[in-house]
Amino acid sequence: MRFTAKMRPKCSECPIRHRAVCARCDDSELTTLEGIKAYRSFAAGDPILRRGDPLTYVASVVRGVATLNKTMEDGRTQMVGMLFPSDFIGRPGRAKIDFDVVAVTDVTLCCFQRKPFESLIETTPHIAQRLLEMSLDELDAARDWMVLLGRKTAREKIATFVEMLVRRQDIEGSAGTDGPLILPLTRDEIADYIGLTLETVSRQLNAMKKEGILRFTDRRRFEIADLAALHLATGDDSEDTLVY
Amino acid sequence: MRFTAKMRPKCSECPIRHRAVCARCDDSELTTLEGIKAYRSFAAGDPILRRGDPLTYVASVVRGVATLNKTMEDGRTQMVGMLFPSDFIGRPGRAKIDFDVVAVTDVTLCCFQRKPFESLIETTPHIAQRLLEMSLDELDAARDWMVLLGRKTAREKIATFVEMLVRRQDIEGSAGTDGPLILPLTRDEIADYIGLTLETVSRQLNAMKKEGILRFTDRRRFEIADLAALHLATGDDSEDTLVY
DNA sequence: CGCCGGTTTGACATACTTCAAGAGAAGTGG
DNA sequence: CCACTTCTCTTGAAGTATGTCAAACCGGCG
Repeated sequence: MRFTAKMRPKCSECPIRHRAVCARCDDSELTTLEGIKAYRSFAAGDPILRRGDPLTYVASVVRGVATLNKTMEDGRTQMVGMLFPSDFIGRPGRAKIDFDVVAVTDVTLCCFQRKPFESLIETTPHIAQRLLEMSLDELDAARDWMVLLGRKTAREKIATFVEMLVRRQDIEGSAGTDGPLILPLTRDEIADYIGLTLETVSRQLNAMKKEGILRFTDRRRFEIADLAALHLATGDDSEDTLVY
Repeated sequence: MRFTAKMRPKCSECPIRHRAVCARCDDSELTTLEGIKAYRSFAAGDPILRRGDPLTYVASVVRGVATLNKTMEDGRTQMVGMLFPSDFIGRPGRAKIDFDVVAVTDVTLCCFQRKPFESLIETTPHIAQRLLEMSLDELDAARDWMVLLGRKTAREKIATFVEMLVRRQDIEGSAGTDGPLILPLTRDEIADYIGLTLETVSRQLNAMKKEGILRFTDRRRFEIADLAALHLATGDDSEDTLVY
């Protein structure tokens, strides 16, 4: 678990300033946060937190992509979340988490010691409110994913996954807007996220390529050639995406 | 959407007093809540809230069981949650929900108008904190369910579902402790919860009956004849249940 | 150049679904 | 209280989407 020297960049210049837990904080609250925060970096593939480990800090993802993984005794694994910049890691009020957090690309975190952060929550309603809002958003996302896992076909799963990627990468601008999209996950990891095998993922991805829905420049880079067809393939209501 | 005259029983005598959103409230806060609350009853089968409806109130389940359902355009449905007494319905800060809430047994709710409740959250940290805690618990549960939906076999799904029922019904005491357990859901509804068809649910349930793990007195009432075997069939770590 | 992780592709296996028929319970109305 | 409908559940037989196993391919990197 390698990490760089602990730096404290100015919150005011932070790229996730307006979307992270601290989104609603005023200047004085930011100053308090700046006092207890520290950046940490992880290389692609590094574990960030392990299931059952004592949770000493909570954090915001500043850069990169991390995943939340649950593994059964016999090795079957299910990814239960992907974290993009501005997403929050850790659970105030509990000392352990029940899944592994892994950096799938190079990741930079903005970390807060758990204890001081917890007392901050009690005294700073702006943080508590934002955290509640973010948790409820995650809950909504988790429930959408339950529909995917329980009821969608392999093709619909892939289409939904790709559409989610587009939405999140667009918002982040994390990959240079409008350039080719990037698959941050291997076929195997995608399979673990949508409840399939890597072979089925590969076949469906190539099927969509042949149908002219996706255009790959490389095994990891691609563009959406036909956004309407992609959405149609998700099985979701046409309105669903427009709600936000 | 039928409901009885709006009564306001004393919070101090409320059966869910110590587990609901109001768990941490002091006497004066309870008094405020008593001012804006109203009981409503729903008969088994009644819709409580419909997807997309404007959300005028939020509520705690006082009695009975409700389910959260998502339905795709072609009719496939996935249940994304079961609500037992003390569970919370509705989302402060947003006017709509993205699923249907249905009473599967007779249900009594303790309702609060959304607007006054939202301002209460801002002024009453005890409520905001408890709500955050409950949301995070739900998120944990949703993630566990994602493992079930994405990676477990039909048999493991059934076993996990039954074990969950036991745990929740035990805690509630909602069905007279130690009496026979009750399936609040039809085979069809169970299927929608665990991502199977009703036929597969029926077959697996009868298989467990033949193996002597479950003992049915009736199609809806049963006892756990072999708790260890049940847990073994869930596919979960042996420690998992003891963590709480 | 040759290994090596990730990926593709094919052939085959199977858990679960689908379709279909019938059996119990549980209401409902005469 | 007894037909009659209706709903839920059970059980069987057949079909299929996806998993499993295995081999070959490809692009990067030492």
